[in-house]
Amino acid sequence: MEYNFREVEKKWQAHWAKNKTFKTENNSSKPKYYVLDMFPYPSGAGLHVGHPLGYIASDIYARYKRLKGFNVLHPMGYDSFGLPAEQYAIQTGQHPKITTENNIARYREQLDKIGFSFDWDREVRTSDPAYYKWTQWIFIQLFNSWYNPETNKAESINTLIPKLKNFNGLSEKEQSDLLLEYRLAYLSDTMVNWCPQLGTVLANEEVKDGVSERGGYPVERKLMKQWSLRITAYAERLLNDLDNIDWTESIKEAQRNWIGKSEGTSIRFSLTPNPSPRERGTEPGYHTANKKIWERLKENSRENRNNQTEAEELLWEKVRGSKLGFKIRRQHAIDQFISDFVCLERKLIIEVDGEIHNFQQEYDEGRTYRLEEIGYNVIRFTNDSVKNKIDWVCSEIVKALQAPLSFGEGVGGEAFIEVFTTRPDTIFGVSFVTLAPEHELVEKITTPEQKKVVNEYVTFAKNRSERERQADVKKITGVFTGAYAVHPFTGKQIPIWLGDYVLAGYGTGAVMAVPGHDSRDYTFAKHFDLPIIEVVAGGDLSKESHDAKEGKLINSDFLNGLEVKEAVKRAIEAIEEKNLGKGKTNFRLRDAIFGRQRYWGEPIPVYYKDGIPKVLDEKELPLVLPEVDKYLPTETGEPPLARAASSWKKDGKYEYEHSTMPGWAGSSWYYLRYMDAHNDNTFASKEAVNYWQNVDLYMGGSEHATGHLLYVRFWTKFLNDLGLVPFIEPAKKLINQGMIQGVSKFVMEVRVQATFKSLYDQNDKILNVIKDGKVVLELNVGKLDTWHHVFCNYGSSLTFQFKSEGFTLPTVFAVTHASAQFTAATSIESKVYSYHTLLDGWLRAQPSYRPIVITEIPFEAYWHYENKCWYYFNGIKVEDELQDKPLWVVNSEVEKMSKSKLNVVSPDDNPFHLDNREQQDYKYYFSNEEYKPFIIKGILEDYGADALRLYEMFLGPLELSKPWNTNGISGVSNFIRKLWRLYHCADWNVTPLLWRGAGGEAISSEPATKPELKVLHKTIKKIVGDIENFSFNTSISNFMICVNELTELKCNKREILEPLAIIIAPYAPHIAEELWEKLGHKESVTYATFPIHKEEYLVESAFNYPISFNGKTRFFQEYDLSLSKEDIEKEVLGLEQTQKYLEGKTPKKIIVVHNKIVNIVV
RNA sequence: GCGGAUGUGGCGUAAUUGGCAGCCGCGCCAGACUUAGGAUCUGGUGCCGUAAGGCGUGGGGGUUCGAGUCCCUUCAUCCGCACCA
Repeated sequence: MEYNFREVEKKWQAHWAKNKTFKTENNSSKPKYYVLDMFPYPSGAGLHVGHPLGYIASDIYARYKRLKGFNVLHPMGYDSFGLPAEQYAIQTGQHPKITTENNIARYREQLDKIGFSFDWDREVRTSDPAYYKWTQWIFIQLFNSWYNPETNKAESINTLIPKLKNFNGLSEKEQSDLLLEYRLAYLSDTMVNWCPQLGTVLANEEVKDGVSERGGYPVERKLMKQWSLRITAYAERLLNDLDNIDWTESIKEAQRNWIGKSEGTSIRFSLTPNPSPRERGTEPGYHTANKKIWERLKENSRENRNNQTEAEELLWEKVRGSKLGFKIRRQHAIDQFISDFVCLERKLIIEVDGEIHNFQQEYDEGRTYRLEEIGYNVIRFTNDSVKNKIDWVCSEIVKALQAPLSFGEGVGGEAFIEVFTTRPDTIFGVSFVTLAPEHELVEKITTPEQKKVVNEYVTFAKNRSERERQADVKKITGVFTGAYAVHPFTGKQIPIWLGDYVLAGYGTGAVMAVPGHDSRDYTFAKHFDLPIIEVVAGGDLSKESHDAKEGKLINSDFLNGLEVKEAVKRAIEAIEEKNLGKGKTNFRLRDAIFGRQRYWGEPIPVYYKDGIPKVLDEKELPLVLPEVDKYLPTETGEPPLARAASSWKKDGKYEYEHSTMPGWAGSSWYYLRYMDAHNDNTFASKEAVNYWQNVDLYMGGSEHATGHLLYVRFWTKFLNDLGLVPFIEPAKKLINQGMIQGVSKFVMEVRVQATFKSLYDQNDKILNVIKDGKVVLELNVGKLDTWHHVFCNYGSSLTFQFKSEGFTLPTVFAVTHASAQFTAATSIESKVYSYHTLLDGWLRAQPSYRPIVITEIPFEAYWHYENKCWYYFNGIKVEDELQDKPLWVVNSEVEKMSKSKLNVVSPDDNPFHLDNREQQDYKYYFSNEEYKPFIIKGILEDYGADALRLYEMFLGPLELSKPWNTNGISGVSNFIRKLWRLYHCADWNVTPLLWRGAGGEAISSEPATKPELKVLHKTIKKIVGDIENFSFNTSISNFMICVNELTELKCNKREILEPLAIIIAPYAPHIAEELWEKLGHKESVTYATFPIHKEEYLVESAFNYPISFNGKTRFFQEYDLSLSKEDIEKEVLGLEQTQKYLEGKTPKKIIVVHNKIVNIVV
């Protein structure tokens, strides 16, 4: 009787569910072990074969630990808030809750089919009010806490208030605003990543290359009032504690990168008063006229001075010289105009208008605009005012003189620019300072002359999207502000520039530019022709900057001759001595924005009273998500929660917060809830938390490195600070399972191909075929009828170019198109995938279907001239009439499995339902054939859950990503059958062919033989080693070896088969359970005890030594292990074969390694 | 650019401390059987060579009696971060 996996698996799955076989004990004297899987988000697409990889591995481990006598917590739950369900709700109006529940039901059904040993009594869902009550509660704790830098932990906000000066003197609003600056959950105006298409803000890690990770919509920077969590307070601890956890290096490194600690120095650069033009070595300051028309202006000016109006004379007497405290000139030429009175120092122009000016108001406006543009303030008085109210006019002038300049005020004096640098040693190499365009000092320091260009540049930089900015990193833009800073050591003046290579969000938004030793400063300096000073020897600055942190300092005053390391130290000392700045640490990590303008998330437990945000009382939790009529933002752009009934108000009066929490809120603490899933009084009881402690093994994908895995660490540390959990890290060990990738097939329409026709014999001419910029093929154009393969992916471009120069195309070829491009079937990518689905589904539904058919259709090629075309399809050259119809080629690529890529392989049967549009397409593509829904067979139906489990593990190392292919699954399937036979073959003498008929009592109670025991114990030893190292792939091969060897030995002894069933149970639980029952046990194999291997069965008395000469193995010789090295050496030398390989020479040296090898050096 | 990882047969992969390179499986080849299958069983299968033998762990170099493994260098692929001062 062959093994019927369908019956057996169904039987045991039902049994386990009914008997709650995998219940976790609450109070146990057993040691505990906590195995956690990444919180899944059940999507409508269901489970694909990539999902269970990690679950299978952790399930094997959990089952193994149970057999080893541990009380194992191995729970499962769902991250059930999320965007896809909401988007579906927007489209259909169906409540996201219903979608979510349907998805969960399907997900659960699929999980159950794979035979996981989860304790379903502890299932949690983030969208369950009983769960999110505590998510909200934790938020309230965050709101009520601040980070005390002295104790270096979070504390109640009440401990902060006494430290704040004059707190009680502030109004309630002021108090609230002040405290928000300290709270760990706070409301502030923040630059957010706003995604208009999704209608929500996104976290930094949800944005990839300037577009949203989900959907790929553009994202812009926007200032918004938002809830944030002060994760930056924990930056240092999040970084340091990484050293003490057993996580993969790649995850830890990703987190270190993301936190981005850099140690350096802040340095203040004071600003010069704008140097006088003479100091600058340019024109005198009072030469403010437009030089081109200066001669004419000079004439006019002199004439005007001699023809002063009465009013002008009167005013001149009051203001001449420095009577009002500032020097005032009259009839002075500025730009192309002559102004009546001007104070150059204060950039003030005073005009006295007679009647005539009424007629030229428009002209005056233009003139004023121009003068203001170059930084002047223009005030006007009428002749009447001057004559009648001269005192008032003078006081107005004084007021204007004393007012701060519209631009350029603040120059010198107290103002300074603070920069952050990690290379204080290069301070003498500073030749300019660059500010981010958004820097707050820009307005203040820009000189009037530069005002215009600076304004333009700032606007340009602001409107440039983040994406453009990232895309043209190469493009160097910047502008001079006209202002100068003072070098803190040399006292020299160094220009201040703006450049968008400086990021406003990092450090101080200002850098001291050291073009000699920083590549970014270098390109900037080269581009704008700024001086480059070499201060660290060892580079060639004519070509590139010398960024390396090694070499001796030169041109650096007191740092000269020091090595970089020394110089850094010395420079920091000097900077601190002069009180110019101090050592400082910067982090790249930003606070986590916590609000989302979506419906399907946890409501933030906050209400507003007189504009002051207040958190709810614990008694009022949970704040349940209200019903809304539509899941869209309101017309005024308010989040969907604003659509809630007007009664949805705190005490019927106060508005609740309308944002909801982001997806990661609920998943940041779910591992704690599993410990005590039904507790209504606290998020998890003290006893439970103390018993279970943190997760022993966390299995999850590396894609969460900078998101979930950082937040969950942050929340754990926070809860630890509050004394709510006794550990500082959520998981001791973390393993990243690799990704099972999908093979996406692309259907491309070959629209245009290069069309060649050789007019002459051109055997000597070589045509280069260039794919994506690289020459992939050189074709001899005289032999174009010889086929050459050019594999081409979707999106690739092919061009053809002649290798020899001076070769003109038309003379040799009739060329209709000089280049060929392979384009997608339509311009819409999804359509391409959709066609692929059709084709794939159709092929799979064919009786003769083999997976290989689809994956191995290569792009082959197509060319045509005159009325014919040729192409290769499955290696066969096809000649055809040239048609209007497009030619389709199928190409495949390995990428992440995802619904959007339609490359999902489901573990169970997966019916394909096409929408109406797709059904029409189906008709078109398959010659009007009526559409029949087709079912794609899943592995589970074809081979069973045990085979799926074994195969996914057998595929390779757990952490490696690999494309899904089913080519090898028959191997594990055969293995399962062989295993079954081992327990069922009554008569080993029957030929294998007659085997199926054999039955009866196959298991013998005779004592096992020595070789049988050896096989068993060798296997136990290896399996234990493999499991402990999470090397599941090798353990499967060890099982195969074991079964092969026992079959060879015709072993049917209970003494062997019973332990074997136990050790294989974690991997293939269904068949193990069945075999266990066959062995006469009533209770599940889950409660058996894992056997311990006995070394005594493995001891060998002899070893077959490889005898090698100069490291090359020549032959083998068995020696007793009791033989000493000297004895073996003697024996080996006495061998006939040894003499043969020595060829009469005397061995120089003989190395004998006990139980390993003999090496003879000749 | 910086950081991390990986390169081994036709394919997925294996190799305790540096000690027989290629375990296990797929595929392939040959044979057996007939129920003609999505079988099963037996044998073979790194490459070159009839063989003896030689060559082989991305390339080059080094340490060593001995290197897939250690060191240096270089190339390729994948992932993460990225004008982060």
